[in-house]
Amino acid sequence: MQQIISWNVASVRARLDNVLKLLNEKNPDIVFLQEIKTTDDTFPSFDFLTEGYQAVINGQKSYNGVAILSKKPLVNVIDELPGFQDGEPKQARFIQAEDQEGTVYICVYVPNGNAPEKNPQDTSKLQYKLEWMQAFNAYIDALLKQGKSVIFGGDFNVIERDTDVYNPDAYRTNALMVAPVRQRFAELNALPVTNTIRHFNPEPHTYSFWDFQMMAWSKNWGMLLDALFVSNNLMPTVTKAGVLKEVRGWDKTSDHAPIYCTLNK
DNA sequence: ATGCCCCCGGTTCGGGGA
Repeated sequence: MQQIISWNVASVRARLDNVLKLLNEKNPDIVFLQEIKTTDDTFPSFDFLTEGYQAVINGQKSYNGVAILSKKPLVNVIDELPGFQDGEPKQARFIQAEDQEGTVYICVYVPNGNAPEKNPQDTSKLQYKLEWMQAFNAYIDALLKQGKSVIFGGDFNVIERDTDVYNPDAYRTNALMVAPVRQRFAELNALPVTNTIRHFNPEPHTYSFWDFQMMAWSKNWGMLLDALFVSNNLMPTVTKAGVLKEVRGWDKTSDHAPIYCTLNK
């Protein structure tokens, strides 16, 4: 039995107590963290070691940042998306590691892509998102063609279907939902991989994010933005997957709920 | 149409999130 959890924590230091509580309650083997919002040297590695988890980190000051926690040893860490020409400063949105059996784990924080509020004409962020997604798809495709077993997940910042959001008409022009973004995500899904969250939770209005604003949580104004994929060779071993919705109700928690999948291997 | 809320860095506000 192996359980993998993915969580956009919106600052790992501000949510440390909640992350530790999640580890204690769910006892996952692997945890993908996004938006840790801290550099490697200020990441609370010791707190996780005390709980029995090693951490591999791709940190960044203030923004972005991803990490993988693991009970078993991880090797061959890659901390940038291969084939993607990043700007300056580099944005920490990708981390990969392998276990000793050669299974590849990838944790991602896909760019949001929305223009800054003060300059709504600026489409450079959307362009960056599209290029990032294209490079990611090409990289996953290459790994699969090498015959790798791959488990990858995180915050994809895509509203894949209208039924993945409380009010789709309010988001038609949003970078979470515009056609080219959905197209890139469709291309990822067309590879021999399965989004276990979708597979085991096909019912509409399954959400993983509720905005801090607008009292979104209490009104269930949510979105499904997070996903956990496995390469199809692993699918026969996956027994369940879903959203740990109750965590969104915890005190001082993230605006995302964790998602999980369980493998019988 | 805008802001709500929340974090970070650095200072009492701006940037970023989605």
